[in-house]
Amino acid sequence: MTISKRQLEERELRKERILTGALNVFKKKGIEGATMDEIAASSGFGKATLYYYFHSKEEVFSAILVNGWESIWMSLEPIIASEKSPRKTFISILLRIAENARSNQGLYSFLFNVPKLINIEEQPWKSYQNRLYAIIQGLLEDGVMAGEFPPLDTQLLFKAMGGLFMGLVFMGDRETPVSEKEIENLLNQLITNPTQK
Amino acid sequence: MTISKRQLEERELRKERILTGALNVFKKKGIEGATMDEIAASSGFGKATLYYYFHSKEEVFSAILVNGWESIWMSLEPIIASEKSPRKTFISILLRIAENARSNQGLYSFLFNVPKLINIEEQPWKSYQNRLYAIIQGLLEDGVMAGEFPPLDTQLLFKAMGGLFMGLVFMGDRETPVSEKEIENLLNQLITNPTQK
DNA sequence: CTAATATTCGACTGTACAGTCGAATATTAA
DNA sequence: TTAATATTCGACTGTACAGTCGAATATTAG
Repeated sequence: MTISKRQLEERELRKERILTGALNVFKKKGIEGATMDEIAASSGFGKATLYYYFHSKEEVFSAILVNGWESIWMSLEPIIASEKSPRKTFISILLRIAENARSNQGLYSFLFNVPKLINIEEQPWKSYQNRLYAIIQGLLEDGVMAGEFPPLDTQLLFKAMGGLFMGLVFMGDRETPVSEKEIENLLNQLITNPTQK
Repeated sequence: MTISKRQLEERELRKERILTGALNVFKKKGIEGATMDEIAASSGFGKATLYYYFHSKEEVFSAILVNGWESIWMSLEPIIASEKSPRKTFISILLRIAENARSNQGLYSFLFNVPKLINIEEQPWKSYQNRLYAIIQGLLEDGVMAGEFPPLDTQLLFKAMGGLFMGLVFMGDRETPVSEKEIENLLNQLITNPTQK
């Protein structure tokens, strides 16, 4: 009378189904505009069933983010582990995120834009985000020290690069997404390597 | 029995009062989180009075944006009119916006972040925004042509600069706002003038 | 003063929506 | 098979909130 492995897996699958439906509704209506009834319809379950799998709308929402950040993290880990120069690692990270973002537009713009919309403290996904930001900050610091980036305040550089990247990847028309090649060019043009001058 | 000038002015003042109150609530609670009851309380009127001056919450909201964009526009017009080089004009515009933003944090982050939160077509303030964006885009084009900016796709450059700027001015802790000096430095470092090389 | 008009308001109404309930069905273990 | 457990659901409940109503008060013009 224990729960079989298959049962657990199917449960996870159903959860995924709900999350996918939810993400679609969030994309279309925004977070506040999305209703549990719609999410239910969009994922093919009755509303009460959603509450069988998740305690609240908040939890659905949070699960999307945790999943998303976990997957970002997994895709970045090898890049971070490979001990290249700060500059190369930095650019690789941005490119990888951009690549992910392009193949999964909805999820990624959700992941990166949500912090502005929500401000409930201590979300579990926050720690992933912080870890990523800390690493990037660290790369910038090391890079400036090694003379691979222009000698600027890294806090500033971080904000600037963060904004720039968001702008490139998430701003404007979805029809003409920015290619990795373009991002790479731009970064190399803008963040000129001082030692190469 | 006509409406006296003073009466009209006082009406405007009361509208301002309401708008200020509303902005404070929006800042604290976000747009969706703000209620008309709170806005009423925060501006010192009864709720029904708000509806004497504005038709809907939407209209209050919209009035803030129109006011805001009008004031941005007025502060930028002289800069645009003074026929300096594209590069100088571009940087002056950014600096002016940053300056405004710092002296009126709440309003400006509202102005620039709202487009992400709302998507009702044909808002009157949209035309201001578009005009500004068109001008910046034009400056970038002229600047690239004149060799004052690195030779990059201006669409890209626009997105990148837009994002970068947003990042600098609006991201992160409010305690340590970025100074104009810093922004200027950064822009000059990053968007290296090719002809100066 | 009086009457017209402008302003103010709290109480009320209607609606949208998160979350619950209790019952129905499906699945599993014995 | 039976009984326990897992899953599903639409109808219902409670609440929060935008917007309205009608009456009260204040201001102005004559």
